[in-house]
Amino acid sequence: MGAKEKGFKKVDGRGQRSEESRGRILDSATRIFAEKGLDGARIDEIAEDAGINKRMLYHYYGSKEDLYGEVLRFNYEKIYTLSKNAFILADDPKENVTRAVRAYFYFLAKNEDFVRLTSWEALNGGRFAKKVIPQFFDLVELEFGDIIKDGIKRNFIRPDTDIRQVIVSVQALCLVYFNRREIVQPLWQEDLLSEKMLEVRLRHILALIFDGIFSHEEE
Amino acid sequence: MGAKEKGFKKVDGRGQRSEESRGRILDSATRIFAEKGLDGARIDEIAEDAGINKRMLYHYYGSKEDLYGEVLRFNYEKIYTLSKNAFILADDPKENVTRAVRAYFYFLAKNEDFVRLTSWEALNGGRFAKKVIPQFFDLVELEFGDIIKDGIKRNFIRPDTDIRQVIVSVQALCLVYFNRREIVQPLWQEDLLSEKMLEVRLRHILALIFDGIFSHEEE
DNA sequence: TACATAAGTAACTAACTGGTTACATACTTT
DNA sequence: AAAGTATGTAACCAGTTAGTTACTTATGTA
Repeated sequence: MGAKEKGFKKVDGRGQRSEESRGRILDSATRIFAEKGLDGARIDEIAEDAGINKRMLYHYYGSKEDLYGEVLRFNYEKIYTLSKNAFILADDPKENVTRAVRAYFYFLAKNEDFVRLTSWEALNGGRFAKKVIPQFFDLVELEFGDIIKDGIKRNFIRPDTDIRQVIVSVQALCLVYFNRREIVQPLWQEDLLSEKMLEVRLRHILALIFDGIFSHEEE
Repeated sequence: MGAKEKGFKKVDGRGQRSEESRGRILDSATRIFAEKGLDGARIDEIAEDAGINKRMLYHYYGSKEDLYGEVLRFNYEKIYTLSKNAFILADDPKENVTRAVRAYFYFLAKNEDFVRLTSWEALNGGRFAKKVIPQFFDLVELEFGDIIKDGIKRNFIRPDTDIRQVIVSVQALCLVYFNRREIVQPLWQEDLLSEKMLEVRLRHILALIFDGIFSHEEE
């Protein structure tokens, strides 16, 4: 028997093509579900965009809703990875908050699909997200909460800070900038997604947060 | 020729029933479009909910999209009225900001349909809102901007404040609380819409804004 | 009463859409 | 080569949905 593995997962020509097809479907579905939502998206459009037959799409993913669920899981995994890497408890609380907010903000900036998917989900009452991704859902919030708690313990953040409110506010300040971008854009001159404007927005957010929750004793 | 007006708009039995039917359709459409979005809503469901025949719905509103447009106009008019009444330039800048933010926040709290309609619209890139309501769209923002400008003029608000950023942030801090309520709710114990929790949230928002943009000279 | 018009109903249609089936073609293993 | 399986295609189906039509019933006016 040759050097190749055999058995469960084949890595031969067919298997590769299969994996590639699954991946292409997921990419197309992410884009189209993000753009049009669960109701607005059309399976035929996703299949055509992925360059694959509808028969195969159903073969791999079962149903429209199941595919939508996979798209959610796939995209929530991204932010889960992010939070694992960027939500670190180092020594300087201000640095901790800055790093976490910056990472979250730029993640959203670079993942418009994620922003839109979560927005559709919010309007759906998180129906599908709750089913498919029970674990990722609040993990980001918990980890960020730890950063705030640590800041309080070290007397850098006001002890009366309502952590849950702060978490919602950070989410709000980051999300809405991208969420309502298309509505805000025509009223502004600059491109809201340019590096300069992104940095302006981020600094504004950080200033708002810090002067709101940080103790001013040391100033 | 009796005392009654005659001609263009009759106010007789038929006309009244007509107006009432139009109103009922608009109410039902508001509720159902808000709940399910343009794609998710069904004309048949709206007609049935309004207790009216589909034929009449098309008679009054022409098409699904036109009805959706009317729903948007109808609901944006509400917030336009609000901004006219609550965005006042009185003497105390802190009071001005507080009054405006409080009015906006409680308007959202009491008009969940409005929150959801604008959220669907944001995901649609404001396509329909732009067509139907060119005037209301940024009016609220402009009037709030004047309040901030006045505060700067009177040295209560930092002169380097980026007004547009603040407006986006205020919107964000108010909107997201309601927008993501269904996702946040299961993680919290209290009812997010209880009077107590609404007040907690509002105070948090005001604290964040003030300590972020107000000059601290006077303290 | 006769007439015009507004308000209403139910059945229908043409297009769409999620999902399926019957059938064909590769490729791997034995 | 034979057999089995993964991959692919196109036509099809049943249910849904926005929008229409032919027809009926009220109501105010002359």
